[in-house]
Amino acid sequence: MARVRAVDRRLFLLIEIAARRLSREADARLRAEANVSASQSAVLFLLLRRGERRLGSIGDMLALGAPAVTGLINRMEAAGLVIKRKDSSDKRGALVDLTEAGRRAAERADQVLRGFNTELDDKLGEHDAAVVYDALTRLAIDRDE
Amino acid sequence: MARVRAVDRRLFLLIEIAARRLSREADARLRAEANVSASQSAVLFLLLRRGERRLGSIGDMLALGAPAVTGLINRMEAAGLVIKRKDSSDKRGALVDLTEAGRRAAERADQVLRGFNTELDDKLGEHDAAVVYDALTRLAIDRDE
DNA sequence: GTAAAGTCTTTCACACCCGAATGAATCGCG
DNA sequence: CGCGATTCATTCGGGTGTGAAAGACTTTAC
Repeated sequence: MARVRAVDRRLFLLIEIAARRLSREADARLRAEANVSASQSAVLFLLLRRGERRLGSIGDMLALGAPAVTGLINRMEAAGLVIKRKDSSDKRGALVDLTEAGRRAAERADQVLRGFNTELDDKLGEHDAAVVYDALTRLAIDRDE
Repeated sequence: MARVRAVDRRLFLLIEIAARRLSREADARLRAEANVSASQSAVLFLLLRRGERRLGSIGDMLALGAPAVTGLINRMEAAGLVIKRKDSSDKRGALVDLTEAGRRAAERADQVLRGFNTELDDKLGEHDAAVVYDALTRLAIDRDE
């Protein structure tokens, strides 16, 4: 059912395929056990650890464009996970923070993803997991930071 | 503008972010220089190297669900890149093959992605690139193959 | 002080992906 | 042979992403 090598030896295409498979699996678990999507969980973790933030800041950290963040946050607000309020010091912007329900969902999602990532680490082994983590970080970082 | 480490040390989230950044860059180059999307180019390469295939086979190789393949192929057919014909030996299925325009687009896209992947390999170094390639292959392969 | 430039978010139109349900054709077992 | 299970593709509804353009606000520069 899965022949990854079949396509091509090109790293970029492989990353796409791997990301798609992992996302599908993670998303299914997160929806079943924490009632949130994979994209939503990334936002929840960010807010849980760093506190309320502007929409643009969320986009920077997750590598999402502004329209993607707007939509994602709107759906999360409708689901009661976050609240959005005007930034009184800069009326262009809006600040997003967790609701109490959002905090609980973040903690459930954290359990789920912690388990999932442990499985991935086990599958790769300590050395490879470290190399992959470091390599993807280098690839993901903007050249002009 | 890019703080990858900021989010979390979880491998899954990092792969998502890296894939998003790389996709955006690759897609922009492919659209500019070969007039195809990144998703379309994956199909073009597959057909170029392996010849005509069923829709389901394309989905298996690229880790796409059936509805995704239907939509992708329909858009590619409308763009004149592929043709779809009924499989005479099994009338449930359809076979997809490149048109002449599709073959030319595949070759242009190959040039673009070859350059892009070379950049990625250079950024990672030979050893890390090999480890990442192998590790992602293991992650992407189904457990029950 | 005000005009121009820049920043932040939203809206728009669209590509792309999913799970679930559906329809069509084939397979396989009795 | 025949009918139930399976397989292949599509449709449906909806989440998630993009670039381009617009609107609101702030900053900068004169």
